[in-house]
Amino acid sequence: MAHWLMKSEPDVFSYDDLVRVKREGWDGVRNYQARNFMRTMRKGDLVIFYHSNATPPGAAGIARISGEAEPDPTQFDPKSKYFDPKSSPDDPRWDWVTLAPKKRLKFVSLDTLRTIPELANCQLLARGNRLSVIPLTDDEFAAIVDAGS
DNA sequence: GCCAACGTTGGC
DNA sequence: GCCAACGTTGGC
Repeated sequence: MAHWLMKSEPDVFSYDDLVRVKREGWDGVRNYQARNFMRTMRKGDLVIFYHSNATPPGAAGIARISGEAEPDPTQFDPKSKYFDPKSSPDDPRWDWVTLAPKKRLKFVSLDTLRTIPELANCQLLARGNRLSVIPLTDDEFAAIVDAGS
């Protein structure tokens, strides 16, 4: 089983929102590297749900992949902010995965994440990191869960 | 294929 | 609101 970290802006969609709706298609990913990671996700993979652009930013909970990659419908919707005129249903460019809540964490702020030795090489903490879907090693995942338990 | 311009992300 | 970092676009 693989582990991941996925970012969401809590003003738009928070971990509490995921708990409330129970399942959510992860729409709006428009970055090829992030898309390619999502395509390798398998049902049951666990995900650190990270709040970005927040005060403070940090890890809010654990989610589970409940649906594997399939075309993100928002790319075909001209009214969506994620509409991509260059994509077509015959040859979809963007995928989403479906997430379900697994377990809330005691919030682990970015400041705290930076102090965790296991995360020293984690892409999340790399300078200039902007990737919204990040693979985690088993150790990295476990260290974040420990910090939030 | 290069690279400048531009848009977006995300911490602060 | 600012700004550094980075991805994408488009002219050449």
